[in-house]
Parts: sequence; C-alpha cells; structure tokens
Amino acid sequence: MVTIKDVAREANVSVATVSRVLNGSGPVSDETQRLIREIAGRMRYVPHSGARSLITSKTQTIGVLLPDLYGEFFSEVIRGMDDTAQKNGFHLLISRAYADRHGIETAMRGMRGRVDGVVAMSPDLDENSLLNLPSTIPVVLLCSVPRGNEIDSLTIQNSRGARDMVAHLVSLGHRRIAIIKGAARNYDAAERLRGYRKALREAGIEPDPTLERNGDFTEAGGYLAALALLALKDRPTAIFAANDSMAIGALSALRESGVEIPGEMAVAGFDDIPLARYMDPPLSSVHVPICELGARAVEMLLHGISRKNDHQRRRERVPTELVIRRSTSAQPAERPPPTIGKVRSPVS
Amino acid sequence: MVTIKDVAREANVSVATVSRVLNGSGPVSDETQRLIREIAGRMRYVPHSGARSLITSKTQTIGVLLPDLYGEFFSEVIRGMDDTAQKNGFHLLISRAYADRHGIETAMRGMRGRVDGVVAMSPDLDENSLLNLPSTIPVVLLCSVPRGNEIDSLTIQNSRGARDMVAHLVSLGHRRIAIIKGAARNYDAAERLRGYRKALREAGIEPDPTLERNGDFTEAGGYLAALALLALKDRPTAIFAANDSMAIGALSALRESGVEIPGEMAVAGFDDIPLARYMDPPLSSVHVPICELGARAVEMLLHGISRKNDHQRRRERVPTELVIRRSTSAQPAERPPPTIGKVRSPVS
DNA sequence: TCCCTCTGTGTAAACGATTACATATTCGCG
DNA sequence: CGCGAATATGTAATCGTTTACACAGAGGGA
Repeated sequence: MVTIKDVAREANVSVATVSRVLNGSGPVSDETQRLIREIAGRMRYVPHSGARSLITSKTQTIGVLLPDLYGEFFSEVIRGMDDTAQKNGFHLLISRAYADRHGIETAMRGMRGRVDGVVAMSPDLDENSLLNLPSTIPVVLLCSVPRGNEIDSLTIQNSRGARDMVAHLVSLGHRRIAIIKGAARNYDAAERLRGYRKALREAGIEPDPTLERNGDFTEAGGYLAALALLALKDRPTAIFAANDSMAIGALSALRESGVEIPGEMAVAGFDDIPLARYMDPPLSSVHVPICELGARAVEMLLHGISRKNDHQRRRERVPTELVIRRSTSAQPAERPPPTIGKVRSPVS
Repeated sequence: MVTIKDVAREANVSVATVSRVLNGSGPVSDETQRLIREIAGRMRYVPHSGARSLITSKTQTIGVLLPDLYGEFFSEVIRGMDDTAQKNGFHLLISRAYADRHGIETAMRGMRGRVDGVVAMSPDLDENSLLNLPSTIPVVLLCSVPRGNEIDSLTIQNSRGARDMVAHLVSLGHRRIAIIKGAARNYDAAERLRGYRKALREAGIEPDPTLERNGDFTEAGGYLAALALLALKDRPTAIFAANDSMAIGALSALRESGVEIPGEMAVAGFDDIPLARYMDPPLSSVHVPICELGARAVEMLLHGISRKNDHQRRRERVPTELVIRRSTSAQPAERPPPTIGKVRSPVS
C-alpha cells in the first residue's frame, strides 16, 4: 500500500510538505503543490485513516446503535443519517445491539476509538447504562429521554400526535374510544398513551381503564386486543392502536368478526408505515418523518462533536402529521396507487 | 482517554506485558494477568483501534456500499450482514453510494484504511469501475456479476425463480403470458427476463415481443405497462411483473379497469415483499431470502479476508422459493394475518 | 548595512498499540 | 554444581500521519 513517504520520495520533498499540500495547511509554493497533487493522484495515494486518527484523535465516523429492528423504519432512519453524515464528510459505523445494558455496553466498547460520537436508539433503555460509559464522546439518544440532563435526545412528538388522532376521533362523534397500548417500559408507548388520555380529558371524557388494552407493538398483539374489546358488554366505537402493526392486527380481527369499518368501529394507527394505505379500508395514522429523524439526530451529534461535547444539551422532538384515510372517516380522503416514485422496488 | 501506558504504569509493568495479557499472546504469570485485567477493567481501558490497525494492518471492519435504496430489502440485507459480522468480531461501515462510477470510487476511497474488505451492491454497474480500484482488498459484488473473474459475486437465483413462476402460470393453463420488465441495464431485470423466456420455450410457447413491456421497478411503471397490455387486441391472460412493486401497480390498473383477478387476468410478482400478502387479492410472488443474502455475502468476504484476497473466486446464488397466493390461483393457499412475530412495528 | 518579517521547506517528536529481541529468573537433570 | 530450557518480563523499533520547531533565503524599511 502506498504511503505518504512514497509520495514524498517520488516528489523529492519531505513528508511534511506532502501533508501540508493535501491538508491545505501551511504555505507551499504553487508549483510544488501542483507536482505533489499530480503524483499523489497518479499513485492513488489515500491517507491511512487509522494513522491519521491516531494523531488528530478524530475519526470522521459516527457510531449508530440500533435495537433489533425490522422494516421500513430502520432503513429510513439510516438513510437520513447517511445523508447528513456524508454531507459533512462523516462515515457511519452501524451496529445492532440488543437493548439491554450488556448489549449496549459491549457495542459502545467496540466503538471506542472508532467513532467521534454515537447515536443510540434504545426505546426501552434505562439511560443509566449509557451514563456510566467509558467515554466522554457525545451521544444522542433517539426515541427515549435520559433521566438526567447529561445527554442530548431526540424523540417523536408522540404525545401530540396521539392527542391529535384521538381528537379527530372525538370530532367524528366517538365517545367510547379504546386504545391498544404499546410495549411495556417503552418510551414511545408511554407517551402515546399520555396523548390519548389527554385528548379524552380535553373532550370531557374520563379515561376508562377497561378500554386501555395491553399490546406489544405486534400484529398478533393488536389482533388479540381487538378481540377482547369486541367481547366487552359495552363496546367502544373506535380503536386507537399505538402503532400501525397493531392496528392492522385489529383490522383482521374486526373483519373476521364481520364488524363494519369505520361504520361500526373506527380504527387508527400510528407511524404511517407504507402498508397503512394499502389496508382495506386504508388505515388512518399519525405520520412520522422518519428520514428527518435520522438527519436531525446526526446534526445534533455533529454539533456536539464540534463543541467537543461541551455544549448545551438539548431535547428536541420531530413533529408528526395526521393522515386521515377511510378507516376512520367514510369519505375517501386519499386515493391509493400509483404514486410516482414513492414506493420502490426492494431489488433495483 | 486512558491508554495502555496508563494501565502499565498503574500495574507497575511494561506496556508489552499489558498487551500480552489483553491479547492472550506470550506467557504471563497468572497473578500478573489477574492484576492487569482487574486494573484495565477498573480504568475502563479500551485499546485505540486506530493505533492497533496501524501496526496490525487490520481493521476488523467491513465496508458496505449500497445504492440509493428504500424499504424492506435494505434493512433485511443489513441485518443479515450485521449478524454474521458481529459473530466474527467485525464492524460494519455503511455508505450509500450513487451507483455511478464516480460515486463508487469516491466511497471506496473514503474507506481505504478503514476496512478490511467491501461488499458492494450496485445492480446496474459496469464492474470496470470496481476493477481499477486503488486497492487490493477483497470485494464481494452483490446482485450483479463481474465480467472478469477477479471478484467474488453473490446473486439471487433470478432466472430460476422467474422460470418457476412462469411455469406455474403455464400449469394453470395460461398460454398468453406477459412480462413487465425491470429497469434497463439492471442485472436482476435481465436475468428475470431470461427465466421468463426460458419457461415459455420449455412449454413450447414462442415468446411474443408485444407481450414484453418495459418497466422500471416502480409502481407507476407497472401501472402504465398494465394499461398498455389491457389495450392490446389480443390480451394476455396472465402478467408476470419483474418485481412486486410493479405487480402492485398492475393490480391497481386492473382493478380500475374492472378486470377480475385471477379469473380474467392472473398477476404475479417477484421479491415477496411484506406488502404482497396484503394485496387484494394477495399477490403470488417469488420469495427472496434477503437476510441470508447479506449473511452469505459477509461470509464470502470474510473468507477472502482470511485468505488475504488470495483465494479461489466464487460465484454463488441464493435460492428463491415460489409463494402462490390468490392473485394467480383461485383457492386461497395462505391466510393473512396475524402471523406472530412476523411483521413488527417500525417504532418499538 | 542590518534586522525583521515573510515564505517555503525539512527534521523529528509525538499519537497508541504490537512484537522481535534481549534479559533475568527459575527449575530440572546429568 | 553447572548448564540448557522454559518462563516471565522489559526495551525499543515500528506502523503512517500531523505538526511544532528550526532554518534558509528573499524582500523591505530604517
């Protein structure tokens, strides 16, 4: 592999001069510059990043820690991150870490010296496991908030989004509105529940515990919860699921029981995954700008990095948006496919 | 940041001894080992990977180059890669690179010295741009095959999968079977077309050029192609789309035109994306084991790395599987949701 | 003329790890 | 008792960069 020494020898200058030219530091005569650039290009010289990071103690890389995640969300958030990272000359080191303390710690250890900062997403994490990390590098927490003020965090406007959706259901005349809750100990789940209750109270409706069913963010969970709701003496007229997967499970249950949607029972979800608009009927949901979430996270992190982790900590939220489809409202507000360039092929 | 020197000083030994203990190289007395481990743990020492890679010229990191991709495929393939990478103590450096020469080259340059090898996916790539890279590191090409024999490659059994699906359509009695082709200059697209033609010939049917419509892997493309097919004097009785997105677009077109599926027109896709089973009617497709694709790619790369890129080059294919649903066959072969733990929440 | 300030360049010391080689101690065995 | 082998540890070179410092020559002002 060709090193800076090889280039220097070839150009009859010292390594210092080569380094100065390639980094634009210090004064070098125009002619020497031209010569060195030409030679470096011809020899296909690329600096060894390890050596560089050794002396500069910068890696130009940011670490990304994600829980065991499937689907659309994952790819979108990475896309957003990669965009802003690349724009700023940074690389992405990605690692899937089981969301327990041990997993996170192991992953963070592995990243020491490899990254300038970390974006960690771990929705049901005790942030403690992060706080006693062997590092002074900046960290941005995604989809959960740390207890102290030590760490930047970025979350979805869960509560607000849930509130808006439930308010929408209320505006359609619903009074008995059920919720299928998200996974226990999950930040997003807790916030969405909070928004649900808030909307009810704002409408003068006292939240009814029997209408708050447990769920786990899976389709099967939504299916079972919906069956339980149907079995109630005093059925609700609307179901708000804490995410789309559960809403889809609920739709199945209702369909199988011959319940008419939205006439007999309205259904709404959260996330607005691509599947939502393909449901029958198309599913109303709370849209989350996932790509932007990733982008903002990286921006926050870069800010922390440039300030050497000595900056005002922030807590930001990305806004959500209500998307009303036929599962809550009889008139079709949106017509399905084709939408040019919206859904792409997985293999292309 | 605590270095190996700090640990050595604290333990009253030389850096060499510390290094030996932590790497398990050379003989060190049990007591010293215990002491050093204890101190290293207490001080939260983690070796600086840059320094290490400088001397060992190994990074324990593999680079991943992906085209501008949305959706399920992306996340699944990364999942497969990360699994096997982690199992072998490797990290993943991920970069999205526009699939032109310049994009790839830039990305590969950025990775020099950071990675021990690269998995590159670039379906419509002239492999030339890869071959004259400034590197001697191993490369595995995903979803396309290099012209020469210089590079390992891993592809989907496109041709075989397409052939099987078309054979299935033939077995249902179809004779006039149309195809909506994939993007031009795309490897997968070309192979799927080849499989389609092969199946027809095997059934004694001469491929009819008017039944081979252009597509681009997008929903809109499938929609338009289907309309064109409907407008033919002598309509086909079945449509095979080179991917699911186009098949879904075609379904929309048919529905809007009041064509009954599968009675009047059978429809099949390729990829088996999660959406497929939610279509109305559920879409028959060729299942691609995406996660395994990523896993195999990393395995191949690790093999090349361990052999220092001096190994037999290979060309492998991951097998596909036919999934028949109602869009081609009247009797429901599969019942939709809920499938426990199959489709998860994007935010969980 | 002298000195000071630029400009352009080289020398060498870091950075944090690994490892070949040297050294010191212990032990076993003839 | 003495010698070689085995064990435990230290010393120092090395990897490829960046950068503080030194230095040489040129130009300008007093």
